[in-house]
Amino acid sequence: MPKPLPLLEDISPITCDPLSSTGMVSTADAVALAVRLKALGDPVRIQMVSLLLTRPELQACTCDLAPAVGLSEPTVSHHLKQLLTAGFVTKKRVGMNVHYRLVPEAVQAISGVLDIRVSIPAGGIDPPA
Amino acid sequence: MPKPLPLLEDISPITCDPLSSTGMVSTADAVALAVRLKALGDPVRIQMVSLLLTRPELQACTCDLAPAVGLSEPTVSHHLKQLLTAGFVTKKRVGMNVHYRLVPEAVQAISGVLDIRVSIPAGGIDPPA
DNA sequence: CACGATCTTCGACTTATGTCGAATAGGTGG
DNA sequence: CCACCTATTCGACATAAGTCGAAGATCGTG
Repeated sequence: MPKPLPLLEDISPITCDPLSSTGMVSTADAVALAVRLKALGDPVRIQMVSLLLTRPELQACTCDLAPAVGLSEPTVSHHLKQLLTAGFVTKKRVGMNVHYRLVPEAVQAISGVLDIRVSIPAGGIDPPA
Repeated sequence: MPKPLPLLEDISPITCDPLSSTGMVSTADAVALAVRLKALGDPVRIQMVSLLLTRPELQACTCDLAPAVGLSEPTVSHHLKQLLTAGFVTKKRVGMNVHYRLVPEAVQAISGVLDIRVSIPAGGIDPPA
């Protein structure tokens, strides 16, 4: 039985320490990070994030994204919801359209957590000598 | 029908440009990145990576990891294989044990790709004024 | 060689996920 | 108000994924 990943209660950019610093990560932090990584762990969603990054205002509507990724609008809406509930985009109605806007800080925060800078323990671990 | 993510043919740390630089990411790069993010998108695997980071040699065997994450050894083996096929760990037999060793460059590479530094387009996008 | 320890593979099971078409909701404009 | 456009929700479906116990593979030791 797969461990069901919970919905994030806190949608803001993740704020836990880099993986390498705190020794062992807490279970809560592991879940918080995993949920976000899983949300990004799909080619379609990566492409959507990438596309949003090309926009000057970092935003686009569903009807723009659907043809760009070659999928139906319901499917795109589904993916956008994944990104939304993981805190990577925000949504805003503008007339008939819904503008999804990237939250670059959320992506940047993931980069920060994954920015492990291995502390070479007096002798090095990389040189196997 | 879910798009089946392919097995990575190239296990080395990802080498594509940061998401923000190249305009739109290619489909191949999107897949390569998504596969790796998906491999990290599980609390158990995050904890295992975290645990490996606490080890001076960045390595541990299955029998160490299983009790640490509170799962059966087959399950831990399954997760290790996920990390292995995504290039985040290497395996090596040492007597009766199998040492899984973290590949920190692989994690660091993900951090680099996700390190988006939004180019403020002459007027700023963050201040909504 | 036979036994014990470690690890992986193999089913099996349950739940999650990606995808679509059809139906519904929300908004604009004649 | 009605037609139209956009977006989401709803079923439905096929496949992927996490978990375990049992069985098999690999190695070291007596």
